This record gives sequence, C-alpha cells and structure tokens, in this order.
Amino acid sequence: MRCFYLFLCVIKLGMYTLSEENYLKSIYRLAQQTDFKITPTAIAESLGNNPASVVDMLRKLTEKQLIAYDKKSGVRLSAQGLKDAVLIVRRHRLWEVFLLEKLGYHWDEIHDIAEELEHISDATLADRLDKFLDFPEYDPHGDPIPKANGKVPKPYSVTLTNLKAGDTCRVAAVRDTSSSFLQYLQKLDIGIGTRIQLVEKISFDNSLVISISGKENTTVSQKFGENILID
Amino acid sequence: MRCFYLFLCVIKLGMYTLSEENYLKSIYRLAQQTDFKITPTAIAESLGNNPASVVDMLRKLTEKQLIAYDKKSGVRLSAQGLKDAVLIVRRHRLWEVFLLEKLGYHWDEIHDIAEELEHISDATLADRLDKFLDFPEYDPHGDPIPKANGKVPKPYSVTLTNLKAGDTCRVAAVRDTSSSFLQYLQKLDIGIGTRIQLVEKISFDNSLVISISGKENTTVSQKFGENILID
DNA sequence: TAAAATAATTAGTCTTATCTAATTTATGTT
DNA sequence: AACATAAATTAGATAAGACTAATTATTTTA
Repeated sequence: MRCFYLFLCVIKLGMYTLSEENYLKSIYRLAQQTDFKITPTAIAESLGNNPASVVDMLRKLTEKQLIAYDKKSGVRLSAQGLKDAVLIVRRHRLWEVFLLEKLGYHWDEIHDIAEELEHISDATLADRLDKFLDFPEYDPHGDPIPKANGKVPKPYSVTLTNLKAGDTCRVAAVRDTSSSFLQYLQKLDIGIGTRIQLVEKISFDNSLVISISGKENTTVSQKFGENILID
Repeated sequence: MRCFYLFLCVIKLGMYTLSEENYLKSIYRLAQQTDFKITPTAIAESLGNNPASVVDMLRKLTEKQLIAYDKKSGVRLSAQGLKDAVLIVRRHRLWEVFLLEKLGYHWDEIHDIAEELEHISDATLADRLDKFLDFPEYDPHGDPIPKANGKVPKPYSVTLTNLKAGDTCRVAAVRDTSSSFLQYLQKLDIGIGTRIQLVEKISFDNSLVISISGKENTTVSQKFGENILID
C-alpha cells in the first residue's frame, strides 16, 4: 500500500489536476490581457465559476507555491506557476495548428478541442509536435506559440479600437476565439492578414464603421473592435 | 441558470466521464480477451480498483443503459455501451499509430499517452485522424483498429503457448502493451512480424524454449507466451 | 453436506471541486 | 464620516468516484 502511493507520487510529480491547470492558464491569460490586478472575481468570470470556488482554489495553488495572492496586489503566478502556465498555452496553440493544418478543421472548431488536448501530460509531446509541425510561430488565431525554452514571443496588443478614422491596418490576431465570434468573422470575410480601414468612429456607442479589403462599409460594435488585434 | 444547465446538457449529450469511459473500455477488453463471465472482481483487477468501487459504477452504468449485469451471466455491454466502447478503442489505436508514425515515439511509450488521448471527445476527430493516417488497419502492437462504421476486424487469438514443439510462426500482435513487456521484447529483438520457432515446452512450469529469427535458443515463461499473438 | 474460502455487496468515510447563502471587508459616493 | 454597493471570504452542502471494513452470497473442497 505504502509502496503504491510512493509510486503514484513519483509518476505524478510535476503534474496537476485538470482544474489546477485551467486556473493557471486563466490567471496567465488575464495577466497577459490586462494590466489590472487579477482578482478572484475576474478569475471566476473567466472560468465561468463562482468566486467562492476560486478562493478555495487560490488557497490550494498558494500552498503548492504556484501563485502568490494578497488583496493588495491580487493574484500573481510564481516562477514555477508561470512555467507551467506557459507550457499549457504552448500545448494548446500547437494542437490548434495541428487540428487546422493536418486534420482540416476550420478555425472556429479548433479551440474547444485544443482545450482538451492541452492537458495531455507527456513530457516530450509538445516538443515532438512542435517539430512535426515545423516549429510554427503563430497559431491559427494569430497568437504567438511559446518556445520550448519557455520564451514567449510578445503578443499583439493594438486593437481596431486604437485606430483613428482614416487609418488602415492588417488583422494580426483575434482575442476572442469562440466559434460565434470566428463565424461572424468568416461571414464578414475577415481572416488573419485581411486589410481593414477604419472609416469612422460613432461617438454615441463607439461603434466602428470599417471597410474590409477595400469593399463597401460595414458597421461593427466596440466589443468587436476590441477583439481584433492589428499589426 | 436553468438556461445554462440546458446548454450543458445539450453539448454533453452522448458523452461520459473519464471513469465511465475507462469502465466501458475495460469491460469491452475483458469480453474480447476471455470467454469467462465478466465479474466485478475481474473489472476491479483490470482497472486497479477496489471491487466495491466497481459495484458502485456498475449500478451507474446500468442506470445509463450502457451495460446489463446480473450475477448469473456477469456484466455485458448493451448495444449503446458496445458502440461507445468500440469508439474509445478506435480512438486509442489511431492515436497510437499517430504517436509512433508521426511523432517518432517508440512502441513502449505510446500506450500511456493514448490512454489520455482516447478521451478527447470531438465527434469527427477519430475519422479525421483515420484519414490523415491513411486508414491504418492495425495499431503498432498489432491490434486491429475498429472501422468508422463500428465494425471491428477479428483480432488475433492464437498465442505462442498454443504451438507444438517444432512449429514455426510469426508474431502478429502483443496482448500486453505495458512498457516493461515491450522493452523486454525489444531486448529479445522481437517485433511484429518476427519469426519464432517453438523448440520445446518445459512441462514442469510450461516455460517455452524458442528460437527467434533462427538464432540461438532462449527460454521464456508461460506468461510471456500468452502475451504473444501469432499468425 | 458442512466448513472454508472466495466473491459480491452494503455502509460509511474521504477527497476534489463545485455550489449557495451568509458574513465580513473594501471601495466609492454623497 | 456615514452609508451603499461591490468584492472577498467563510460555512456548510452536494456530487462523483474512490476507499476500508463489515456483512452477505456463492463456490469449493474436504
């Protein structure tokens, strides 16, 4: 018995539960996306959980030294927590490339499958997949893929809403990767690399009038604009 | 709230928990491998679980109409349960081919990773992977891969222990896929297709004296022989 | 067939991860 | 500063899936 548990302990070293991994990833993404301090409520929202559950898990992650949390500065990943979170994101984005390029999925189908695949825990899997895919730099949504050494290329941060009327840009990446957003983009004929000109900002509700690939004007919401990262 | 649960219900339709899937697979494999009736104890052993836990789960699977269980005839998969179990096995074996052929893993490394990958639940994933791999018939351990329509090619069933002294055969598949067994095979220079001659059966403990690829004699145990499927 | 051994089951406990409801702590506004 | 609102936390409940220990059935074997 004692022996059996020792064994389990050894083979599980460095591995986390599905939930723990999802919390790490969520905290990492919040840290990337916003400059605000990361609160239990924000994490709860991003995971679709109750804040009370988040507080419990934060305690657990603190015990495991994956995060540090105090009310003043909010939640922060430890060196180890950051390393683990980056690896999960790396796996997610590599699997997305695989699903699109090798299995022929569309870009609005791959996110949810990659959410499952990213938790496969073999030590060399990510690196082998990386090599198999010929070391892609970006995933199909334009997000940079963290390197094997843990380095993360700087993600795009300027959005459509940052443009001034008359400016032209190219779509570099999308922030929201839900299928509803991506299908909307499909309908508008927008993909990575598409040229967009901001024609006008409607001051009433910050709607954006844009021209896609030089074609006739279309109006989109502020929320839409915030989810288009540009070059 | 009510709305949210309805949504969950819809997208989860036809999906099972990790545990449920592992029980289904285990029952399926026991049914394939032996003609004995499938008992809670046998399932417990195959999963490394306590029989009490198995009884609990059998109740649950019965409620979901995935199995039928009575003491007389043991556990049997329902039509639905069989369909689901076959799909899991299909996914497992396809992923094994992928890991070996595309990612360069060795045959003693792939089983455990495929145990995780087989639970990825997207509806079209198995078929896409199948196509990507060019519809392989056997996995790297020689096990037949169930077809998209649910048909399962007949697995090999004759083992080394069924031979008579002097008989020659070729290795068609292995029953045990643990890395300890596969590494042992590697050391003996045995793979799928290797020619083996049974030189002598030791009646004391049913050890087998064999000649591998025509080379000098080696002695292996009965347990070893039972795990080598031949053509 | 009776005793012994084995298998199946029940009852109760534990852990993980979630929830709701209630309470405490912060923040913001007048 | 006092109050109102929002956020964080605690306490207690629940469900899944595992466990141990105790009990009941069923086989074997003498």
